[in-house]
Amino acid sequence: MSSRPPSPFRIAIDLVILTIRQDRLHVLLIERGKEPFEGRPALPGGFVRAGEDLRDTAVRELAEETGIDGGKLHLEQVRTYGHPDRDPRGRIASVAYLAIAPDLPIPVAGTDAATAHWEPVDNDRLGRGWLAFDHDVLLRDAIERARDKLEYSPLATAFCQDLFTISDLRAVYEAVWGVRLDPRNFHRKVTGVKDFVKATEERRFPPTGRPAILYERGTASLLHPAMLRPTRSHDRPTPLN
Amino acid sequence: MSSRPPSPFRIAIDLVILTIRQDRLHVLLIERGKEPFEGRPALPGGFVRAGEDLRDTAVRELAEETGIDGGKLHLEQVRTYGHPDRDPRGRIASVAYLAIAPDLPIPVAGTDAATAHWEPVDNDRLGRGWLAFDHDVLLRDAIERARDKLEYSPLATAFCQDLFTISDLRAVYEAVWGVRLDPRNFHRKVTGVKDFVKATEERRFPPTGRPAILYERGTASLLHPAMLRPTRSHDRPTPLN
DNA sequence: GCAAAAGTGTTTTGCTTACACCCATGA
DNA sequence: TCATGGGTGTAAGCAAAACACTTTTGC
Repeated sequence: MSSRPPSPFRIAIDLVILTIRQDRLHVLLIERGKEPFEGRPALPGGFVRAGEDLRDTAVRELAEETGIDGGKLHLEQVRTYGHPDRDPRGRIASVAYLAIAPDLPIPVAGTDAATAHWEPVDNDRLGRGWLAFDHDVLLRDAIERARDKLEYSPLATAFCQDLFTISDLRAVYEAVWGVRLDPRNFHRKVTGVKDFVKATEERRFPPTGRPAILYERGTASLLHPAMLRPTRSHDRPTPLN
Repeated sequence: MSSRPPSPFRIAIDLVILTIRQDRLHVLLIERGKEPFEGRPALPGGFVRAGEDLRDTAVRELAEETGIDGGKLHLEQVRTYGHPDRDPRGRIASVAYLAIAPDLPIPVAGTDAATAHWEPVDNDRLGRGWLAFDHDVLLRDAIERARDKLEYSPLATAFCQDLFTISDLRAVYEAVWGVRLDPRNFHRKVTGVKDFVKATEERRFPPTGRPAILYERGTASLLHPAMLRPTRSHDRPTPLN
């Protein structure tokens, strides 16, 4: 029946590693050291090897690029990009993975990653030939996934240290959504979601002001009720900046 | 730097084609005609050819298996499955696509598809070695995607003919979510969502009872407000049957 | 008129927003 | 005491759930 033969592929895993630094969303980029797109910023990634599961490749690349133990942080597949012309080196499909990291004192020094660095996500630059290959699209899709998941999953805590304040968590939502949220309503909302966060005995003392209770991650995998975004569409949320 | 070579792959597109028949969710399955898994039910699919985009493969397979013009119906990528042992024939990654079709008078006769048939989705059989390869997992993930998207997108209208009643639409939600919904609240909810459906001058006359207004698809790509599922988790929605 | 499906009105309840207000600390 | 960030109380608005009720057809 099927007349023409299957195309042989190589499969790359590309990583969208996000974190929050100075209250802004950042992505880990590398500068490409060789053609194609030499000198251009790109997402870190690499090819799937024989016998290796896709996720294992993602974990390995994460370790190579950032020194992070990928087993410990949030890592999820986003989608696959397979346009025949997307890579001039040949037929290469890329599976994008989204990784979320707290603002670690990262030894951003790996084997391949002499040039790895955190770059603030600039919504304007995004999507107009900023990154190599089709990585603009990969980045946009991954960020959109993160934005959605903040609503109904405890993903936001993956951006935080093991102990965090409600304000820390609010900074995550504000940075990823790019909106400003009412601290008082946010506080009550978060603490009202079943098993989202769990209070500890610890406190954090700000330079000035009342000390904040430190929380740890709760056991919920879905949030009830959800942390809905300030009305998407026709009502425009307060822009940040 | 990178020591070991990339693994060579073939990439298959597998289709989860869903429709509603007699108020139940059905999926299009084929019976495998050769090893591996000969005689077992499986999702229709095929390999990506040289120069072919992933989506183009999906559209081509859709036409071959069902005779449907894939350009016209809802088609979206779900995710990619690439475990090294998932296919005994070698290193094959599979990209799953979700297709939604109205209950067409389908000439389910294609080249490869002598054995294609609609099968009701049985939540119990799902996930316990029902389908060939890892297709149980593909099917489960695709259905979960469809369930989610009913909430915030007009996906449900893709299950309907060009003209449909609010009851038709409700039957879609009930079949996909597996719950029973209050017809009166559902009616007001749907007609209250901006640009979800648009009333026409047409009417449909049931065997008995008041005639129903026929609607067509609206222009909305996101629903405001969303059609939220009867409280997920701790509160259990009324099961169907 | 009766049965059956379509569609409307009304009440209660619960989440969200807006914002006034209190709390705990450093300087 | 003041400034500052943390946290609570409260009332208005909106949407959902429950359900009584009206409308429009075939027989």
